[in-house]
Amino acid sequence: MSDGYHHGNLRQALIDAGIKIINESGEDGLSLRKVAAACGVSHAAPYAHFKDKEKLMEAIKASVNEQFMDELEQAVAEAKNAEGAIINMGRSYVSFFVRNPDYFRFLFGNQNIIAHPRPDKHFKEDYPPFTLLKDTYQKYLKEKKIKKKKEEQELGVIRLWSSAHGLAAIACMPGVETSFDWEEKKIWAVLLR
Amino acid sequence: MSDGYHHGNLRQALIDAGIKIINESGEDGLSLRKVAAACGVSHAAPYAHFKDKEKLMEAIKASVNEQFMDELEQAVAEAKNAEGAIINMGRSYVSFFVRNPDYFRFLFGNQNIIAHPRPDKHFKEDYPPFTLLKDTYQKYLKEKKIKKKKEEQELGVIRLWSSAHGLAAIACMPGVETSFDWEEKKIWAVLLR
DNA sequence: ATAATAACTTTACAATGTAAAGATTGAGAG
DNA sequence: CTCTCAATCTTTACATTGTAAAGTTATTAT
Repeated sequence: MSDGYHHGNLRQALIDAGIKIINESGEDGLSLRKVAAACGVSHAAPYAHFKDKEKLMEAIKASVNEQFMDELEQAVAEAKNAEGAIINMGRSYVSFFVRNPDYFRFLFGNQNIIAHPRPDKHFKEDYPPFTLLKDTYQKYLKEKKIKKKKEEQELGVIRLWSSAHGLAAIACMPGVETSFDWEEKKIWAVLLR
Repeated sequence: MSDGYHHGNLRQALIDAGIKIINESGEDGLSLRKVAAACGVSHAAPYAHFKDKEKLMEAIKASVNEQFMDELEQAVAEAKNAEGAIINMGRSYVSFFVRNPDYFRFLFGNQNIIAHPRPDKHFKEDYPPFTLLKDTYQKYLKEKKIKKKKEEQELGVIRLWSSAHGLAAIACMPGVETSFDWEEKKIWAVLLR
């Protein structure tokens, strides 16, 4: 199975090895050849499964994004109501990347800012975590019986999202230390009006 | 002067060439050798001025950061009062990176998230744009005669900053299109309570 | 069983960062 | 003015990387 010419499931093994390398030495430590070596195959073997390095990266990013999405969904599930869900999401957003700062740089760092390629689609329609926030926000508005124009709603979601994203970006910068707790509930509550 | 062995001012020429390349083909198109070639010198010449590629990158980032800081300062200068200054800063923050999306990825993309190395210092004390916002926010509080505890003040600044940063991050993602105007005044006004 | 195809290896090459050693120039000391 | 020297730049060399091409092996279909 895993000896000789046919690896068994090289595709997944490459993705897993890639994630491991990123955890250990960041995206810089990740090369096609190292990933291949970590799987015990020759440096050209990945080309049977991925067109080029970029495609492998995308697969790895998709995998990390799934893990990210899982945590957000859990954060929503653990909340009693929609308001709590939003606050939990924000805290999870920051927490996830504070725990895995390399992931933040990997997902949002370079050219392929979002893992899933969607050059011709709207960001807001296509990125699952954003959709989750959008839906949760709608529930929150209904829950609190708040009426908003469509534009105002969109603005509200973007404000929440960008705050979470911006906080995460700052919180997982190397060398950042503040007396402030990035998961503090207050910071999220304010954003809900 | 610029012919033969002594270039004249290679150090600055390398930085300028680096910025130009980033504008044309992003950070990926930037290699030490290309920068050197653009200056008409051999590929090893930069090592007389920069210890390694990373040091050159830092110099380029510092230069871009100065340009960024200039725009922010101008935004503040053009405002009538502190409240307007904060809103102008936010709009400028997003606007600058929407106009130069490659700069965003370059400055905040990879490992050296902030150009100036400051591994052992607090982010909030060290990054000039942040300091500018902090000071302007203090003026705003005085202007409006709002009393806040130290912690609350810090929270307010971080909220403003992370919103601007997060909005910029989203706005300059490739493929992002929303009906929303990223510089809309409303989005900033809300963050001021 | 044989042919076709997918998965992998080997070999090769161009681009890159960097080290080491040599060449050239300008500036200051005598 | 000449000599020396240090700064600047070139040349050469090498390891790492992404990728292409051709060959090898194992699986699958007929």
